[in-house]
Amino acid sequence: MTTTIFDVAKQAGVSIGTVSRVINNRDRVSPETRERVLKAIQELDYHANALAQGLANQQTNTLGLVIPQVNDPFFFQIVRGVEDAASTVDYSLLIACQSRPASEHRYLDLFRRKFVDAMVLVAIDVYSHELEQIIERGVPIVMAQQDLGKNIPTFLVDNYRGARQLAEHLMEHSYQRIAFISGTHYTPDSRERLRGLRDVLSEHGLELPARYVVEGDYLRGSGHRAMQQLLELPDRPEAVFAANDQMAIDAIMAIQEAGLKVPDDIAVVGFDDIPMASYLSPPLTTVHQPIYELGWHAAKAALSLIKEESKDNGSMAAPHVMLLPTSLVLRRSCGC
Amino acid sequence: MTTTIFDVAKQAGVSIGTVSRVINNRDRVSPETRERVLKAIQELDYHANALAQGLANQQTNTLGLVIPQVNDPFFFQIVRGVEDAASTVDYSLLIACQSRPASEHRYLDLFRRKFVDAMVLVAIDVYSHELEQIIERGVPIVMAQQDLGKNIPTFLVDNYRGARQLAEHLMEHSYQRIAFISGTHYTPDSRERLRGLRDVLSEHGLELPARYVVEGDYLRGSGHRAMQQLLELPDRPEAVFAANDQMAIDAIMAIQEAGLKVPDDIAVVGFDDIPMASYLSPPLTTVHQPIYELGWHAAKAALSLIKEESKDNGSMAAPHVMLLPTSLVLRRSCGC
DNA sequence: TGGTACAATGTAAACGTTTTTACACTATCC
DNA sequence: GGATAGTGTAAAAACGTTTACATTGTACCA
Repeated sequence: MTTTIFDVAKQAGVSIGTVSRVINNRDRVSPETRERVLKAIQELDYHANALAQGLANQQTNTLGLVIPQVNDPFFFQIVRGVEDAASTVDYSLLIACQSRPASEHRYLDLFRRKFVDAMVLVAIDVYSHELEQIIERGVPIVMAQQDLGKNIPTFLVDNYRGARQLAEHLMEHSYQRIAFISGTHYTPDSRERLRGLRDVLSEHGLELPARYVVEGDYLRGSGHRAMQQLLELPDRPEAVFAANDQMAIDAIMAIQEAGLKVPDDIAVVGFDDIPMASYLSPPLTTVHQPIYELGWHAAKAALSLIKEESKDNGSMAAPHVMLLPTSLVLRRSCGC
Repeated sequence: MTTTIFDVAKQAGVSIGTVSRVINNRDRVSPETRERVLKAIQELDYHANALAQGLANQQTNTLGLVIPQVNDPFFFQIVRGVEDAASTVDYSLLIACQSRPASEHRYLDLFRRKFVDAMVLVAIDVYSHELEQIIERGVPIVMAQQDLGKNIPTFLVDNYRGARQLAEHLMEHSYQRIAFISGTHYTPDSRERLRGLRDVLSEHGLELPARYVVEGDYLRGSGHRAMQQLLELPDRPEAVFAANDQMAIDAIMAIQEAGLKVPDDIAVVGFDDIPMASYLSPPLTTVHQPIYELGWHAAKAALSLIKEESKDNGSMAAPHVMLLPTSLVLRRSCGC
């Protein structure tokens, strides 16, 4: 049996109410009593039962975090960011992996039953009825890495500006024929990156013909196939913008296998800045995504929404999509 | 106000005791009543409050997991393994990052206060008084990736056998002069890997002279320095075994910068099988660590200890250190 | 027909907090 | 010297479950 507030009260010769007041610095307690209670707490090595506190307070000081079950080192960074933010205000983290697609049911039920004070959902692509219920019940929700277009605070990496930065840099190298290896076509990330490239090109009076846009799937292998396709073109591109580093790496391999040189014959750039990028030969020019920061800010936002919620603030219009800035990482594969 | 067991009871026209019995399949309940209760639960969209359940049951169906704050993709794999294992028995995960060294206090207090049913500690290197208290209180603890030498179930990757496998393979290539780039010298991992190499060498009548063992620190950069040192030797090694992939990569770069070829002039092998390893030129031969499995088994063990605990089992001696097998990943850097 | 056995359900006491309410005691004022 | 205000503390009512125990109802048997 663990020691409870009753034990402390008995030891200090006061009532449990007083002990509680001392612990939470609530009402006035005389210095002598406070002293006695603190001494008892120390002697008995008392630690308040968080379950009971949660029950009484209707607040658990716990943040729910959902991450996709994908094996992507990115997500670990997000977890770190979220955890760091949470721990600054003594919040803890309840984590659920989205094991199968469409298993939202499982973690939403979990979070509801365990009464997390707020939730951070990473890369969730469905807006379920359950989610709506939870929002209505007043539990703050923040999304990251995926925009559902709902009225939910959402933190995203600014793919469009990131792509523009990179494209602008390619312009500085004066490349004319630039190709794009896309991710799966329906993903917003890939589309935004393509849009960034396209806009910059057209601002420079260049265009992006359809044969220069090849669809990949973000995964290993697809960049290789896409690049082979590009190499077969009569007017093969001078530079290739891959929608992620993985495919950029593939592309470089395909180019080198074809007996050509990167960046001398064809420049290649990627997106993500995965650890591997700096080790390639040539090292890959890419766009760094602020993943840790994404987690940090999403968590901070969720936590501040908890406070506002309990203050029952008037609902002033607040920004609902926040784009985090990327940064350009210049290495050698672009021709630098 | 969320719906409680009272609401369900009223709606179904029964007492809360009966509702609880239906939910938990406890005692006998007549089919008709059960039906009515289930209907009420569905109509009201009732979800039991896990805090209250935890308080009443003295059990939270929650597993505490501590991971180091290091930015290592490895740890995400462990988290996945643990989460998968936990979710098979409907356990959820409370995660704490070890933000600063010596912050055990924080997460142990957290887990104690939130009453996790068991804990998995990853790469924890101190055995604190608090930890001992928790163990005494009967909360099962399992460790992973670090052996404290205490009487605690511990899951490790079998560094010794992994190193031996790799060393045996180098023997097949008939290398005679083999060097070792160690990690920080006091880490058991590095020592075990060195021991594996040394043992295999001596079994083949070879020795490992002191000048062939250079200390690194596992981090980027140190392998480069170590390799330069080795290259300056009058009888430079034919093969280099780096204590991790990161340093192996460094070593390859140093060799190539010196105008030599891998594996023709010097073979290089690593340990870890990080994603990057397969992308190097030449692709790195290394030892794959079963990280996901490590998390999975550690969690399974912790969960089964919970059950035994509640059964109040007699304490029969059980294995306390479990070594998970590595696997050799042959690529080209070893000369294959 | 009265007693027993048993199945089905209701009741109330835990579980360990917080918080509201009430009360006792001082000090202060006319 | 009694009303008044201000402190410090105790007591009790939440919070939402589970579960041991009590109660009811029914069937069976002597």
